[in-house]
Amino acid sequence: MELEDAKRKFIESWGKLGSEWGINRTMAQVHALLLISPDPLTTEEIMETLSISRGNANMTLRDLIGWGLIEKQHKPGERKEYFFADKDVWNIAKQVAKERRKRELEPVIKVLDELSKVTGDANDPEFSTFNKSVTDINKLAKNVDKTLETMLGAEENWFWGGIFKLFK
Amino acid sequence: MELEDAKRKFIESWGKLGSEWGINRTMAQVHALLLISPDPLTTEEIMETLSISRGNANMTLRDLIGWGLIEKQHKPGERKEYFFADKDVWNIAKQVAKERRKRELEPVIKVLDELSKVTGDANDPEFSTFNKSVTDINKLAKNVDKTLETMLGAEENWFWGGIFKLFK
DNA sequence: TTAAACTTTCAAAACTTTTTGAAAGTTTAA
DNA sequence: TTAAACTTTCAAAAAGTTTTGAAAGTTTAA
Repeated sequence: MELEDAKRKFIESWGKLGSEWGINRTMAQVHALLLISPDPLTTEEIMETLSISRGNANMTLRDLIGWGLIEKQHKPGERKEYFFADKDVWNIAKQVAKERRKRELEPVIKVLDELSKVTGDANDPEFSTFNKSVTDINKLAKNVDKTLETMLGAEENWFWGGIFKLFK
Repeated sequence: MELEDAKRKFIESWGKLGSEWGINRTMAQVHALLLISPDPLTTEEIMETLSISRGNANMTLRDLIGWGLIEKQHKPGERKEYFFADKDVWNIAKQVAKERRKRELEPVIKVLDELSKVTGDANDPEFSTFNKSVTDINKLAKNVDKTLETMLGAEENWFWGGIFKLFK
């Protein structure tokens, strides 16, 4: 396969994966493009390469900055803004996990805590089934939360190294 | 909060979480409803409770069965089909992880393997940046895959217990 | 068989999300 | 100041996804 085809395929696949994970396609594609660019790119170049509008490019770049996945760069003597992606895969994974934890897991735990407090007659199957499911899910969510916290705080090498071999 | 309100809130929150994670809202809501129902429900009851159409209920129930999250049950002497959800939170998590691994991770690894094979001039920054990102992501994806495989094959209690305390 | 009871399908409609692009806003250099 | 170079906004349009509901299909009991 030619390099140019391979790049196109990478951008396309990354976009598809993104949309399956609740990240919009364009955002994932712009990220992919910057990941494989040796040099920072301008809005203009991104619009051109991916055939997207100025408005879309601008919004997407802002979102990616919000996710902590890309940064702006200024070249001395130039007015234009350049964008580049952090290329460290471990940082990317950490950043995404951190954001999703904050945006999705935390609000869910808040609701579950509230629902866990609902009281009722332990002999009423309606209540006891509800209560068991809610408290179980709450425990799971909190366990996931703690686990993420630990992993995010830990240093990189445990992941690439063999920690997971421990429970083979 | 009243039990009935709490149930409604649970269904609504579960639906919202689902849609953030690429699972459609109705599917997550039907699942939530069955999770907190002490007894199996008919299509009719589900349609009624969630105010959804017959077609929608039918498709959604089929999808949930495909995900391995609910099952059909037949009551002796009755024509109707009843549906119930596995209430074991660990099973649910395992099932979802297993399906997403199959549906999303595996195809991505396939593409990455293909893209890793692309050859080029190591002195060309275009090539070497592409190659580094692709091979790094491929390594990450494979590491996640292996980790999931291990976790899915392992027994439940390591999760609730303290395995993760190991790398605090 | 038949017909009642139930389930499935699918094209069209409703809804949601994303994208566009022109206009407004901002910054900079002279 | 001014105007050129650039960025941001946002309402409307397009694209994508989900839902509806009526019609077709299936199963069962008699």
